[in-house]
Amino acid sequence: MTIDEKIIIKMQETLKIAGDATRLKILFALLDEFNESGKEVEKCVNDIAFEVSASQSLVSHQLKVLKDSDFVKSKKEGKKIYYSLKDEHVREIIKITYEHVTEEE
Amino acid sequence: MTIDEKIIIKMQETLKIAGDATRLKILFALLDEFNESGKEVEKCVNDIAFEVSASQSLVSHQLKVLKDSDFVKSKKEGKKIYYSLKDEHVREIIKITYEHVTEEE
DNA sequence: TTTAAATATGAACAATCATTCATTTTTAGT
DNA sequence: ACTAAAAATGAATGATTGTTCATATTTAAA
Repeated sequence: MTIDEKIIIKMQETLKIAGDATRLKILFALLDEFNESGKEVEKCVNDIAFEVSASQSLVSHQLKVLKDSDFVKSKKEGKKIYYSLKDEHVREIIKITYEHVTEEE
Repeated sequence: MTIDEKIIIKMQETLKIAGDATRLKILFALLDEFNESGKEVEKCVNDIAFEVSASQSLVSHQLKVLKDSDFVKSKKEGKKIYYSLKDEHVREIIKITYEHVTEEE
């Protein structure tokens, strides 16, 4: 095999992070393609928690996971912390997986 | 959120399957983009096991997982069973994740 | 300097899952 | 029929991880 072990590990980490229902819901909540505007979506923890029907604690935990793995970034503003998607690859991975599971055959 | 829960679950399953180092190695072994020819790659269990440096049992277990989740298909020929990638989406998911982790910034 | 809002943190638990080992099934050759 | 090759199976185990609960931190307002 010509693929470096380190690349495999990185890919595995990335895909494993995305492979969780709670985290996917959070990512969808931040995904602009599924919102009216084409603008970047920024949401605070509580709003995300409400939107994905999960506890504040769980969402906070998972946002940390998503941030550590560069899926999202955060911006502090007063008491609130706004999260948004970090880069284009995240959108692509989600979009293609979405197509993968929604296309009938 | 406008996304159906069932789609989330399907996406989660797909991504979780891909998020494992052994399975990724197997998929890479079957990925034609990284071989000389542009032809479809078909390999039997033992050859895959040797190539990814894993036991026959482990590879067989994981090939079952990959087959159940429609990542690969198989073809029987005599004593051997040849595995290959199932569809284009698998290639795309792997390719984009590969780009994601190899692009420096 | 209390009080409340927003978020993060850490421990604990249950459940999932990757891997190994031993064994079994299937097929082909002798 | 016997033997060997190729692959699958199932039980067992150890490690990882998603979730909850209770608590801590940070910030702003009163």
